[in-house]
Amino acid sequence: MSSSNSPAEPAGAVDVDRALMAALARDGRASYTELAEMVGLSVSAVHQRVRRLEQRGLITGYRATLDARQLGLSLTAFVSITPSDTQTDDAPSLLAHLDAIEECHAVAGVESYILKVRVASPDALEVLLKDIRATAKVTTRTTVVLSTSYEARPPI
Amino acid sequence: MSSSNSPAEPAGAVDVDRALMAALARDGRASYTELAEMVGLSVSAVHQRVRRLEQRGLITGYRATLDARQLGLSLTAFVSITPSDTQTDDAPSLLAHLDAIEECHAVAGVESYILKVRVASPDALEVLLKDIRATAKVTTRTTVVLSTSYEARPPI
DNA sequence: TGTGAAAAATGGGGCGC
DNA sequence: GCGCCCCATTTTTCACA
Repeated sequence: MSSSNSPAEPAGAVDVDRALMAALARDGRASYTELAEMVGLSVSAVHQRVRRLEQRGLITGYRATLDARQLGLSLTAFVSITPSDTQTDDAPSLLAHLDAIEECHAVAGVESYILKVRVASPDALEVLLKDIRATAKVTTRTTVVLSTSYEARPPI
Repeated sequence: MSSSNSPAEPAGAVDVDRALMAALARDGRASYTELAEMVGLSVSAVHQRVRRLEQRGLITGYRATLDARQLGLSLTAFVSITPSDTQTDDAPSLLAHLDAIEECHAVAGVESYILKVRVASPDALEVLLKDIRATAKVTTRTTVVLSTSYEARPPI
């Protein structure tokens, strides 16, 4: 009836934990008092549950989200890269030092990796792309983001 | 010498604010006491600065980050979409209700939008893609993520 | 696990400089 | 804009059920 991996747990436990995670994903500074009211448990019960979620690695951390545009990083792009030097295929580690790269995924398809990058200007993008190609021995295909409707919506 | 937009500010102010933002981007629950020690100011000075960063919209919020895999969402993909019905071009709002879509960007290039989606399985991806195509009247091109080297690195 | 209460730390606001 | 004091709130831990 349920897809829980812990059949011994009380019926609503999973739902309570999901509610806590969803609430914290939207407001990482919600107080235990608020969370307790939300789920109808005592403050210490909520505290225990959240600590357990952190220890089990379901909650991996807490982040302040910053406005990239106001930080002067108004240009976002996706860069797909393909190795040109067939010897080396460790682009992620070669590129890790570039702060402009926010994400790096290995992907299936004609290209090997997709990067999400954030820079100040087209000029800065050009410099970054040259740096990427030279550092990782890759060819690049870049898709510039014009506007973002939503970003970083919580998975639950 | 500096690219600050507030020429009247003391020399190091921008750097202090950047340090605070960087610290909070990495640990959104860092206490003002910790932050104060880090930047060498008093707790209340730090408190003022962080409040101002929030009010100015440089810090847009705080989020708990969740382990999508442990939540059963182990398949990530990028979906590029192209309108097939040339009348309607409001895919973002038509698709906003789909929780599996984590990001939605309008992009330059042969396609119109790029979505980042997160689902439980290939089956779920197939269902989602059919839903996207039917809802937004678009064609889709999907790139499946095999592994993620890094994700959500702070911009500073 | 959950509850309740008590101790420790932090948050939030005002005042002088 | 910074530093310090005060008090409400929150976090954290404990014994008990």
